[in-house]
Amino acid sequence: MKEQEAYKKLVENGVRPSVQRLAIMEYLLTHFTHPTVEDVYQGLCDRIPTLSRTTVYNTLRLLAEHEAAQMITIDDHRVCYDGNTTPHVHFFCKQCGKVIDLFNETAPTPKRNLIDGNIVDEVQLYYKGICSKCKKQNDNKK
Amino acid sequence: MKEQEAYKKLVENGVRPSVQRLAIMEYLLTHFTHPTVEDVYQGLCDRIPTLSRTTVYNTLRLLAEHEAAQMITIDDHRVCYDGNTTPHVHFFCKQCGKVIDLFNETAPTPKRNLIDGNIVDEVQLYYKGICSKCKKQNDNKK
DNA sequence: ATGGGTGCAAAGGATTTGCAACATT
DNA sequence: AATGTTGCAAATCCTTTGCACCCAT
Repeated sequence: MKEQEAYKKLVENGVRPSVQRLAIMEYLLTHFTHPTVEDVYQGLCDRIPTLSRTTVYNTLRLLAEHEAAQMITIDDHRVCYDGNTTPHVHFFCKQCGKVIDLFNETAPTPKRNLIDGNIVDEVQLYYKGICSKCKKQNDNKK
Repeated sequence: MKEQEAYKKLVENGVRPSVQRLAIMEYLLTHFTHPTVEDVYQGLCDRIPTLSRTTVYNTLRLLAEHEAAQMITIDDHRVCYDGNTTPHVHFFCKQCGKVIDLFNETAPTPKRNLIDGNIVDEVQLYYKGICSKCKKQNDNKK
């Protein structure tokens, strides 16, 4: 059932299916726990004893690149800081790694500070893509 | 000028000013480059030769906790993954570290995929706070 | 003198890299 | 055979921790 779905999701997104990739994709489709690399590795290393962490790293990144999975960067390791505490949107360039402020975009305010019983006291809206500088550079190379 | 502002921002947010904290706050108020811990350290270690990375770590975290700075987790290190690629909002519990899906919240779609010349192809909306479970536990302890 | 702040050094973890082995077509 | 994929081991890098010192109140 979920195997079928995993297979479909890989192929549809242009990722060649392999035993490891299928297992990892299926793991994501059966665990809605927002697993880390380590979580996925631990969850699968019984079933695939030869599985390596490297493969899990590579595969998850590959899946994210092919939009077969979402990469969530909510964790507060490897962070950067912004002295501007007024709410604004941040843009991350996937090519050069720079973070750019978008002041003209409106960061949404949650309608209430209690959502499904969870207290919300902070909001971060991230847009990601290619920044104008990198875009120009890429265009020039063609 | 910016020294005054840094001082004010510290005091107003309940952070005792010290030489290091003032310098770090001022650095944030004069560099809109979304610096990492290392960036801040490198930017200041000439001016304050005894400055240690530990202090920069501690201070930036402190500033973020006191809302004198924003912590940006847009960087793609230490990530987790989500097999569900339909757009939805993620909630991060600052206490237990769990990530929870909020399907009833609408993640904003940027009005256009070109903003200030930057190509936007991905959106992440993060709410942060205390989840309902932790909230209950905290209430019971009182 | 006491509590808060700082800084060093070490430890701890996570991620990346290079390369060799393997599988698949 | 050629290309793509996997996995090991090492290296690297970032962050945290424990402790001692220092400063200011």
